[in-house]
Amino acid sequence: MELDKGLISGSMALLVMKLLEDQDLYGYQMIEELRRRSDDTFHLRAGTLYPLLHGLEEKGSVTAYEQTAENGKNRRYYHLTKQGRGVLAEKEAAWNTYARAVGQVLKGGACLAGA
Amino acid sequence: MELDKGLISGSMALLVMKLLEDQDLYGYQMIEELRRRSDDTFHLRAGTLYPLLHGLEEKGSVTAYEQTAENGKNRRYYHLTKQGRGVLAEKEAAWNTYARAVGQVLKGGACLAGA
DNA sequence: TGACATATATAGGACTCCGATATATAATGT
DNA sequence: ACATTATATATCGGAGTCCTATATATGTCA
Repeated sequence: MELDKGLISGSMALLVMKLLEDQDLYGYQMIEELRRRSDDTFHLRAGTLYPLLHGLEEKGSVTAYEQTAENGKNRRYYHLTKQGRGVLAEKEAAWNTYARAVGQVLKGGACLAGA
Repeated sequence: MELDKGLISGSMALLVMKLLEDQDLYGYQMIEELRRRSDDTFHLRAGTLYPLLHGLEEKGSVTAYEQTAENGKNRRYYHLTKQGRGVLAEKEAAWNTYARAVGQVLKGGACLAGA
């Protein structure tokens, strides 16, 4: 099945923030973690992720800090702020509303005359 | 709750085609019908719908025909073609896949170590 | 040494959707 | 009679989102 990328447009921020709910992660980690959690459905691209993270940082939803991993390499970790958690909660609620509404339309409302 | 329009980006074509599955409709009717079926969640704009319909027509997913209603007014009705029904089926399957995957991520995969 | 994975980043472009605007007719209000 | 609102179709410009392509640097494996 062809991947219709437009379908989930706008929900990348939601998904990324959700990943950061439990723990701080660096960019590359998020790409892999999202792929794993979605059973290989979401293939978040680096060219999408990094500008997205920079945007979230500007808005104050995440903060970034450099940290040296065990192997001595610098990784840029991202942390979900308290404000970011509020945004995440809103986005989750919005997603649920929309997903429910789409489901309702797809279920086939039929009976146009009922209006 | 603020309407995060980006969330359902790309699914407008799916929703509109779904409306045409049961019966031919004209543009304005689709706007109202979608609003009704989604319990007032989706407010499809005229500036979104008409270009979308023209695009679907170009691709051969719908055909259009003028028809005079009982009140003597000309309405531009749209009909979902056989090819369009195929596209609709694919889009529905894609939506279900993505909605399921988002749900899985939101459920909280946690356990990063499992990777 | 050359290919590939890890890791971060930007630029340019495609696509989707919205707001504004235009046009025309019908219904409704005052 | 005149104004407003609803019906109905249509286009344009712009904002936002995401992708591809590209750049850079390191590490690993053959």
